Amino acid sequence: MKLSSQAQAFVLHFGEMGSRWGFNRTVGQMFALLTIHPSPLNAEQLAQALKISRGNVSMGLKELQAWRLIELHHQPGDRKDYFTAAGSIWDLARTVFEERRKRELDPTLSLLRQLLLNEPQDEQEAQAQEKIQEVYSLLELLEEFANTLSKLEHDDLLKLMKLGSGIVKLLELKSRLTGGTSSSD
Amino acid sequence: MKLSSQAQAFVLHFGEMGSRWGFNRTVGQMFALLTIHPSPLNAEQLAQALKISRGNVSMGLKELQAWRLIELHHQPGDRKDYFTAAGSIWDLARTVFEERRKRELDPTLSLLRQLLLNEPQDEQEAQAQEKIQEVYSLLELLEEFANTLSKLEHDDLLKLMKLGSGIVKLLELKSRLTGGTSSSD
DNA sequence: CTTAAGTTTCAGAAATTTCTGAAAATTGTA
DNA sequence: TACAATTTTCAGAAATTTCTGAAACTTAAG
Repeated sequence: MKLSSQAQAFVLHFGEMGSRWGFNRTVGQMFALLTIHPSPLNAEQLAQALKISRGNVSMGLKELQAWRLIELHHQPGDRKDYFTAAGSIWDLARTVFEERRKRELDPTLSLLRQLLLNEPQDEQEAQAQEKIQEVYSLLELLEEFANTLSKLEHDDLLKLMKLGSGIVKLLELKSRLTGGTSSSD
Repeated sequence: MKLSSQAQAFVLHFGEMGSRWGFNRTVGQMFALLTIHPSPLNAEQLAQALKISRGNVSMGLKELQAWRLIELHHQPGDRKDYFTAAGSIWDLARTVFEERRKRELDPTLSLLRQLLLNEPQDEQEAQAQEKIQEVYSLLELLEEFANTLSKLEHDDLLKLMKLGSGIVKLLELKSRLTGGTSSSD
């Protein structure tokens, strides 16, 4: 388990960025290592390569499994658990996207829904309620859009992402064909 | 500065979620409060409403300014600085989206670009390089797509987000008109 | 220049998160 | 069943982040 300086830099960077992506340094490093390494690795190898404790590796693997980012393999005649990144880079990105949507959007939507059930007691509360409603509508729309993107076939997603400013033309085309000139959906 | 229990819950929740959105608890709370409160607030009022120190408020305001999420106002005959959330809820969401793209994507793109300049020295490095290239291509595409979305007019963005599964039909329509049946852009 | 109102800074305290390592639990094999 | 290999747990240590509050700084006005 010697890492090339390439791999080293890649792994360390994912450790640094980890916190911005929702996990801690060592979890980020473990994920990066499992992603660039061509073959499955066991806990011992991860601990050794990243110079962290065995216990920490165990907790990190648990978290990566909760994110559904890694999968377990077994080598014949070896009782150790071996892990690889789960699927292609695209699969991984999709999974991170979905997990983050869940963690960043859902709890807020759920709270706001709750708050909107209350009847406002005075003018001030009515105004606050209005703002809350605005935030709620926006987040709900975001959530639905994120869902739509998640469900797209790889090909379609790729096409969409490559459209660039072509998107505007396509949207115009659509309203011309289906919706008159001005009204929205 | 008495908060209704509505407002209270809203503010506290944004504090909790803050860390998932890239800022700390008190910054999240300050942002939430400036968002639901109908009029501009000064540092003293924020400190008092959130029960945090004056110094902490000052640092929080600095950070919210760095995110371009709040703006400064002055009341005639009052030397204090007053703040409000910058723009509509949609403006705010757009800004958060852009800032996060910058912070979460750009540093990684920049590092990977760097790594791809090196000539691989052996088979193992060549393989790693390939993986890095895959990650890079994906993130670059993501970045461009995020850029496209950022630049869309509010109306167009809304239309796009409301399309739902209509997106697939639109993409089909497009290939039928411009690109034969299978080829991508 | 002086003063008072207001803001920012920053060293250290407090809170929170992450990490270690030894002990406990689990698992496969004989 | 016993046992050895492996994984998991978790209490406390270490590291990191956040927060406080007093001092330093800035600014407007007399």
